[in-house]
Parts: sequence; C-alpha cells; structure tokens
Amino acid sequence: MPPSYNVYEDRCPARQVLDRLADKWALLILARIQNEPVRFNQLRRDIKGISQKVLSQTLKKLERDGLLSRSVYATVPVTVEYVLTDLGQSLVQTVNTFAHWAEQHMDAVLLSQAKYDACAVSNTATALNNSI
Amino acid sequence: MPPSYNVYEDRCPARQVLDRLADKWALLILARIQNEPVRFNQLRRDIKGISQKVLSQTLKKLERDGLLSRSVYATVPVTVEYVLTDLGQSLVQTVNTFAHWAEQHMDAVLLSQAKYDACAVSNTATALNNSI
DNA sequence: CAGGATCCAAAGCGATACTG
DNA sequence: CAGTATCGCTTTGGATCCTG
Repeated sequence: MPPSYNVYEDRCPARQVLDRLADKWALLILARIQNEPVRFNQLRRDIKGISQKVLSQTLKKLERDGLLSRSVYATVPVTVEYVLTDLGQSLVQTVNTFAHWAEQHMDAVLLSQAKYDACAVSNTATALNNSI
Repeated sequence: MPPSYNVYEDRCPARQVLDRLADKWALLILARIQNEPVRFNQLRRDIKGISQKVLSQTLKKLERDGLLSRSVYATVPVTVEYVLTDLGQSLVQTVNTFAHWAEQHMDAVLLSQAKYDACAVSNTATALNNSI
C-alpha cells in the first residue's frame, strides 16, 4: 500500500523525518542498539568505520528525535548507555527488514552493477569512476 | 528478527547496499516510480526540491544497482521512462513501510525535538543551531 | 570512558551554460 | 525533452588534541 499522504512535498514533516533516517550510520546504530543498552565506545568499536565525531553527532540527532535515550551513570570513569525508546523500538523492525533485504538481494545488486559497468566501459571512461 | 549476518563489518556487501539506499532522494524516487513508468521531468516536478543534477545522478545509481530500468523511445523530442525492475519491486514494500512509519510517528518525533531543544536552549546556544 | 573543539581536505550540491 | 559539463561554494567528515 503506497503512502496515503504526499511525501514528495518539500514541506512535509514526514519527509523531514524520512530525510533524517535516510542516513547510513543512523540505521546501523539503531540496528545495533535494538536488543540491549550499548555504551559509546562499544558502538564505536562495533560499527566499523564510523568516526568518533560522526557517532557522537548521529547519536545526538537520534536522541533529539526521540528514537533512543541516553543514560549517564556516576561511575568512575563515567558510564553512558544508549537504549532504544518505545518510538525507536517501533522503527527497528522496519530497519531490520531493510537490512534483511540488503542481505538477500546484494548478489543481484552486485551482478547488476557489474553488467552496467561492463557496458559503460566500452563507451566512456566516466563509468569507471562510478564503479570505484 | 535481527539480521543473521554482521552488517556492522566494514567490508560487508550488504552494508554497501544499505549505504547506497540510505539516501533520502533514492527512497523518494523509488516510492514515486513504484506504480507506473515516470518520465525524467515528471520526477523532477513531483519530487520537490531535488535538482536536475542530483536526480540524474541518483537515477543512474539506481539503474546501476538494478532497481529500476530506463527506456528510451524515439519520439521527437525523445521520451525516457523509468520503471521499477522486479528487484526494485521487491524493495518498494519496505520503502513504503518506512514512509508509513514516518507519517504515523512524525508528531512524536517533532514533539521530542521540541522538548530536546527547550532543554538545550537553557544551557548553550549550540542547540539553537541544531534546531534550525 | 565519553565526548567537545578545532583545523583542514574532500565530497556534495546548486546554478549556469550547452547538446542531441 | 532529457540530459552532460563545468565552476564555485557549502557542507561533511576525518584526524588530532584536549577535558571532566
């Protein structure tokens, strides 16, 4: 069933929400946190390739959006845990479906890319850059 | 059900696919095309705010990934139609679910943002920038 | 441990002009 | 109509250093 509203409109709040979630790190973070509270440096280690700066920024956005909550414990040194809120929980199923699609169909995608590049190479060199 | 593979790994192909789809324009384009063939300038008009350059780039990526196909008809002037492939069809359900979530929960998100900003304003001016 | 602040390079994007 | 090409600017992001 297609959406019942016009998400294509510039000012649509739903689109703003969508824009926010259409972020590779945000989805990975939500997926990682889903089952258990996770600490900052644990996320940093687990989500390979994310920098400390971007992790921090993304966590702050997700907290602002109400998708996860940040809890500080007065240990020494301090302990900070991130957990999904109910709102975040309501989204994580869809995120998993997304990830699952990626797993199931990545072979088809990679094959398609290879075919596309094979054709394009014979025409211009531009396609080579796309494939890198 | 959480994903059965490790999407957090840097080299995981599924993650590369996920990264590609985690793009606000890509999702909107897939959602717009789902039911019918759409022409270039029609997409340009419908998806408010997208530039011609980015639309072109994103369409090319989606075609390369095998999610949509591009058909050229030798009319004068030329007619180009974009349609979802079967692969694209298999994804669009999830995209719709995503958009649907955004519609249903955007109020909660906006409320959370307002609360977050209201607290942060009393502390620093940085939060003001985040809210704009 | 959990970040904030800063600097700098790279990517992204809009605007514009041009093509078949 | 459906794009490509180029030019600057803006934004992003990584790397590094620093703090409670």
